Amino acid sequence: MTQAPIPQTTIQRLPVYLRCLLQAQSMHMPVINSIGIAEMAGSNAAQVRKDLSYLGEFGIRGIGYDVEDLIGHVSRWLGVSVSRHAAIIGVGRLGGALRSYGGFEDRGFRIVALFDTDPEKVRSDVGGLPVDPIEDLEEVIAQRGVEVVILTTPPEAAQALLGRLVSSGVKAILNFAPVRLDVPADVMVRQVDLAVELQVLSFHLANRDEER
Amino acid sequence: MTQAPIPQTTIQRLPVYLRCLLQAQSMHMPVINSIGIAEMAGSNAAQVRKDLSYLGEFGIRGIGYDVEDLIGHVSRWLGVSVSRHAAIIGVGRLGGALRSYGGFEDRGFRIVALFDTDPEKVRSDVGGLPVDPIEDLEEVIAQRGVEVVILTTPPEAAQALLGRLVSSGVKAILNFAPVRLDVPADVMVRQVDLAVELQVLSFHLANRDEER
DNA sequence: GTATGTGAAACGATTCACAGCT
DNA sequence: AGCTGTGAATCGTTTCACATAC
Repeated sequence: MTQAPIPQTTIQRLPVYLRCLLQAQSMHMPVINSIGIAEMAGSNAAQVRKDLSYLGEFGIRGIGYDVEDLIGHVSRWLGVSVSRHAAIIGVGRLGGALRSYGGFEDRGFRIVALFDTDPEKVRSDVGGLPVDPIEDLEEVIAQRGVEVVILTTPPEAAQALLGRLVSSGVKAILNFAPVRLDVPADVMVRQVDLAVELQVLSFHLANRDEER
Repeated sequence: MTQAPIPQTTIQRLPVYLRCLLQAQSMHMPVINSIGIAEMAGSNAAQVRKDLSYLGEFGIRGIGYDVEDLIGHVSRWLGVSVSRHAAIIGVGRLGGALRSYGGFEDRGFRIVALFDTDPEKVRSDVGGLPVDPIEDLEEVIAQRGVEVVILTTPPEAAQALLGRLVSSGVKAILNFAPVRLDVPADVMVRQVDLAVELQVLSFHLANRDEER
């Protein structure tokens, strides 16, 4: 059934399935079944089938899923069948690393703009992409069709810029600054906090014994 | 009650609460209530109280929580009251950026080793920390008491190194490589896949209308 | 009066198990 | 025979609402 609300958890697994399917494709597998996807994705077969069933009925009973076909469907649902334009705000070390990280272009995103407040950084970057001053934010976002913003500024700057991003019509933000950004309901923020991830690991180290 | 299994979801929120508490402390607030924590953390009061109640009874009814005191308790549960030693494997752009990211030292982690396969990179790094060759992995991990490994290598290298890490006694891995690492039950992996995060955002852009 | 701590209710996600299709 | 698609059962998490303590 196409008309059903797709669980948040399913949405988060779809990109993983897509990566596995692309890998299967590169291995020239014409067909894959739910067990195969589950093994590659570190999930289980029932979960994979249920997740995919939210998108539609793409499988062939007794056989499995056509790899090529399923890649098309999942990509379309994820909105990455055409490349989306992204901007990085904050060209420090992390921002710079992300800019030259090849993994985005392959997976549906093109970095089309870089911003920084530091006037010294406002110059041509390694990848031939100029670093624009933060003053030009609205203009550049509109001109280059930026849909997703990757924030790698210090926390205060992230908070301060938020209003301008929202009124520029940006609806998707990937935030690396360790602050909660509160945004209107139609804007989505995904938070990546590396210290949080490490602390979760640390919790398990600290409580290994008591766990069962 | 101290003797209860702490939900996974609670564990993931504790680091966020800790960050908020530290911020409250830096603002010289002696006491904070669950509503205050919830607002800073982007959660809700009932959730905060339930989460904290898994760790013990730290609040004062009618008043709230002593900030200093609660920081101590949460830090202890997270195992970050003493600094933990971490290593970064793969000193490419991302690894390099993480190495110089100040946010770790403040929040309970010290980077004590860097590794790379590239013999050209095996030299002294910006922070005065030498890049060790991957051959010395086991030795350096043991000598410097590395508990957490941050993997920023290409996917194939991550998979290949896993066995050596596990047999070196590493029990916590933060993996940036877009592969599922499968590890023994007593080893914990946290996966950070930036393309996955972007694709989740993209899903919402693509399905904004149908969502409710 | 005010805010915590917590059973109980409501909600959402996962797993089970099998009918239905190839 | 084999594997998908899916209701139903199970499990875990969140939210509610209030007794309890200050």
